[in-house]
Amino acid sequence: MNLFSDIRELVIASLTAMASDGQLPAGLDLAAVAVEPPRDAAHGDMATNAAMVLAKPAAMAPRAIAEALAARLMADPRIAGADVAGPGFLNLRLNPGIWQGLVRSVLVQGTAYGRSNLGAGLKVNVEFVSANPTGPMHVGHTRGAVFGDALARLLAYAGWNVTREYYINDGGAQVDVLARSAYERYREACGLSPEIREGLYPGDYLIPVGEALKARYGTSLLEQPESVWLHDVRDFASQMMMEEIRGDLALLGVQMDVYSSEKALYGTGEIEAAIDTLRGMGLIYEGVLEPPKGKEPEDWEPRVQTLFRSTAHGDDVDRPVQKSDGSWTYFAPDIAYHHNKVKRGFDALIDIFGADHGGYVKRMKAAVSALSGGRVPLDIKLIQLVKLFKNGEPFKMSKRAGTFVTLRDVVEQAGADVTRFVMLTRKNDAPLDFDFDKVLEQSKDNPVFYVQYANARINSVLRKAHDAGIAVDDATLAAADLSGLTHEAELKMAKQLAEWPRLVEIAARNNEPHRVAFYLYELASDFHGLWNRGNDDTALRFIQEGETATSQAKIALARAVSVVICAGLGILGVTPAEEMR
RNA sequence: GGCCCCGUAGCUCAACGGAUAGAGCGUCCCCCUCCUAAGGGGAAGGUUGCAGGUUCAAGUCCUGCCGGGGUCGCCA
Repeated sequence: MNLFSDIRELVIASLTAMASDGQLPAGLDLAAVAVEPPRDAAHGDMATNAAMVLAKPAAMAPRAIAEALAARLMADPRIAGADVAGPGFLNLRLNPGIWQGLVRSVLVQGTAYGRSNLGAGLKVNVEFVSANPTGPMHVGHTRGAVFGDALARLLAYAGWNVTREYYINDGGAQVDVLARSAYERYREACGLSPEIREGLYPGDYLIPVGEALKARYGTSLLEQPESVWLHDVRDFASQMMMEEIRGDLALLGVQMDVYSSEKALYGTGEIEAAIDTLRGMGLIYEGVLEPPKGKEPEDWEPRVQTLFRSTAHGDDVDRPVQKSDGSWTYFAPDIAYHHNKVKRGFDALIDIFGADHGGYVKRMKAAVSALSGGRVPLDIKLIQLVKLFKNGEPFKMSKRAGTFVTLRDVVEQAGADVTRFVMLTRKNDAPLDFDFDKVLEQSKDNPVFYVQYANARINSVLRKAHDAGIAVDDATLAAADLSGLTHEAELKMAKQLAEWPRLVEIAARNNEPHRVAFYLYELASDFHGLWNRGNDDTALRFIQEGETATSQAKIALARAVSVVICAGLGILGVTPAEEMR
């Protein structure tokens, strides 16, 4: 149930009727007609821009359209008022019974209230995290993981068929470095002193890998040349790192549906096939790239490389897929990987990258555009940096990794729920400050607490009512007589609930889960306001002594707020708090 | 130099192309014999970096500047 789309349908139907009655020209495009909440509640409950949008194509005065439309709309029992205002807005007031019905509807549908069919069951692939299997996840990965998971939940809620996917970058030189680093830890486990040379990974997290290698191979790898052990140690270590990463993700409550391996693409012909497909389109050629303008590297030498004509699909320069020695660049297997996703039948692809991969966006979009014939859209969300603070001071220490703060450090200190919520209180492309003290603070400048507190208060009311002998189960509340919910403050609360389904669609359309977090903050704010009005005006308290039916109506409203908070927190992957003590 | 992101109140940030640009913090005033005051109400605070353009309507879209960050062929 989405009141805004219901009323928009009514507006569209009325406009269509006006066209067939000759009040409007036939064949007008109504796509731009919107029904939205007005900025100022004094204007009414909803506003439509229909008259302004149609004035020019209809060659009519906006007021004339608006007035005729108003007359039509007034015939509908849901509409209590329709006034032309401003430059041609039509402000609508709805029958109060609508809001009471909305509260009932929330209770009947539970957290499914707000679900949408916007996605129409289309298959979307959300690729996120995709951290190299060379160590534990750090803070930057954490934000990407939370964002990707929340986006996946949001899209599922809005009607998409979602696959969460992790692309394991285990095909490049970095896993060889991992193997060499692990080998030194293996030597250490064998009683020798490790040589952590420049360029190797120094973190303590490889010590258990070295020990595991010793348990598996004994001392048989000692004194062997790298060519003998590299392959096995690489596989062994990267598998252990992936186990570690899966564990880290589990700490956050993130579950992937599919893990795809870069390495597995090699030797299968998939990379060659993807490049050949592009070649067949005339998009692969041998050429020499221009040096970057204005900042030519010292050692720049023109060299012939195999290039992808990404400029044919919106990129600024063509991009190499092969190094001069003939081996693939990172881009080549990534093309094959995205080709694979297209071939698996996804209707849309979403990649979540770190902001340092911004330069990679256009070429990846170009590749997908070419390989899918423009059929499959690829949206790439760049996740900006997280700056850590403690007591307002920058915070950099890590217990385990030495050089970076791990996901585990963050979750152990802040908890998964707080970490997730806070990471979603900024747009993905804005930097985020994460202060370990602030996020655990119990006050209203901490949005996590503020939202949880609202829900805890509602649960407190439910407990008290139950203790007072008032039935407050959802079925009873949904069947209660809600006609007493007429106070302006109560209706305002209900109106905020009405925006939830609309908010879900906006957030899903833009791939912006942070909107859910902001909405929940506003919803909580309205609830705290209503709660406090009960301090001054006892008629606004949820529990009315000795008046079971009245209490149930008011508690139904509170419970509906809780339902929507739970639905929203569910999208963020945060557990609702029953109480705050 | 090219490309990408950002620029909104003193600070941190919102705003699906819609009306008088909103919150929190900080400052000032006020509200607990009463469901959790861990909260709420009010005041003050703005030329949305600058200049053009498109539009009935621009913080939002386009162009050009300014400032900050990122990135730019054998790293992934």
